[in-house]
Amino acid sequence: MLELPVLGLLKEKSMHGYELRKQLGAMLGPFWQVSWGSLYPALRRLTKSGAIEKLAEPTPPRARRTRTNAAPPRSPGRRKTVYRITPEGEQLFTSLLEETAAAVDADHFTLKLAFFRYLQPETRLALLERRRAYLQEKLAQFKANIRDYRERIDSYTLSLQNHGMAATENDIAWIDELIREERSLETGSANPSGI
Amino acid sequence: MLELPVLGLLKEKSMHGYELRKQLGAMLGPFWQVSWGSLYPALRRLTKSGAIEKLAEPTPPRARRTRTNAAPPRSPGRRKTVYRITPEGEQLFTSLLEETAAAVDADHFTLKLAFFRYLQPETRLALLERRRAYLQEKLAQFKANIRDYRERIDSYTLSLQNHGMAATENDIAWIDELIREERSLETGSANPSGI
DNA sequence: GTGGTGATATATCGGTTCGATATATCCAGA
DNA sequence: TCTGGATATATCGAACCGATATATCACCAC
Repeated sequence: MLELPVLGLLKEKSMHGYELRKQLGAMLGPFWQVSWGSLYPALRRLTKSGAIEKLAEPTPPRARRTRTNAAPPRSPGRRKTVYRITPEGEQLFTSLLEETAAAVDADHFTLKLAFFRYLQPETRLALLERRRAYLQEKLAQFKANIRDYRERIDSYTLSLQNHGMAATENDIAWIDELIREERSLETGSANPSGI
Repeated sequence: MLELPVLGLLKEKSMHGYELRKQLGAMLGPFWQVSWGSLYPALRRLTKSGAIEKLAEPTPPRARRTRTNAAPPRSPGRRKTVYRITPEGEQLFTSLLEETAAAVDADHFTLKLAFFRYLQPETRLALLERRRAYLQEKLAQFKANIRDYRERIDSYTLSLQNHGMAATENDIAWIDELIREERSLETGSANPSGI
């Protein structure tokens, strides 16, 4: 899942893993910190698929190899491995970002929103509408759920459900705001003064 | 992580996995559906540790075993395996529920809240306060984050951060409400008319 | 300089979880 | 009777998390 944001960050500037993690943390907020166990495998996958490539890393100080022994298994330690996005990676980034099909849950939507500036306004609107429909669906499920179980659940669980509903309504209101801004941008530039 | 809610549900009524999943879904809301790949391993773990036990299941219609071949590897299919909580399980449930130490993130807190009725009022308050402090901390991180990165991030990412902050503030307000209700219950019963 | 401390940086491990899929049974109704 | 859909258990591979190991560097005290 980190494929998209990693490509998006490397698009702007080549970086090594550690910095990538810091930037991701800053982008996604304090609730969503990326773990090493997800970041480094993601970098491996992207490297293997050719979407990113390692830049020349400063040769490790020790362990210069002789002619007999092959390259030793890389040990950890502080040596920067800077990654750069490739043209294939740029293409992958775009296709990942543009697919309106899947990726409608909070995490995927958040990741896409962080790179909305790379999208056409109409694609942005399509993604926002899709997200809105998804949230509305969840809202209906909340209501059905509460309706069906109201008598059987205790007050704490009920409060949980109501808070979940309220939070979802807030999310929808936020999406609506984004949609409104998007539309005003659209008509404001492409079709000024509404004629 | 499913240990707590599984025990909590089985405490009320013995059930098989499928029904357990339905009940969990109803309890936790439409955003949090439990996957088979997490539920069945959790049931295995709990069974192995002695916290729950399988009740006599109706013998599978086919495949009655002869004296020579051992029990065949259980194949899937529709046969109910009803689980019942054991005294050890009851104890585990209580200790999992009462530990105020870890489990301060949204998921763990949610799971505990769903079984708050089994806790003493003062333990409930302690958990609520802890959750509140955690959210407040996150809020501070949001602010620091925005302060440090405001110039470098685009408007979509900024909106994301602001929405995250607002949502966190809403969560805090909700917790405050729960705390208020808890206190009023406390003083209302244990110390009536505030003397 | 030399030693210690904390931030930087990469890497891996075991356990857990997810998503999809396979298998099998029951039941309602065409 | 046949068939589709709900019920029910189970497993697989990939991905992910949290913790930990390893190593280097910058800095400051002494």
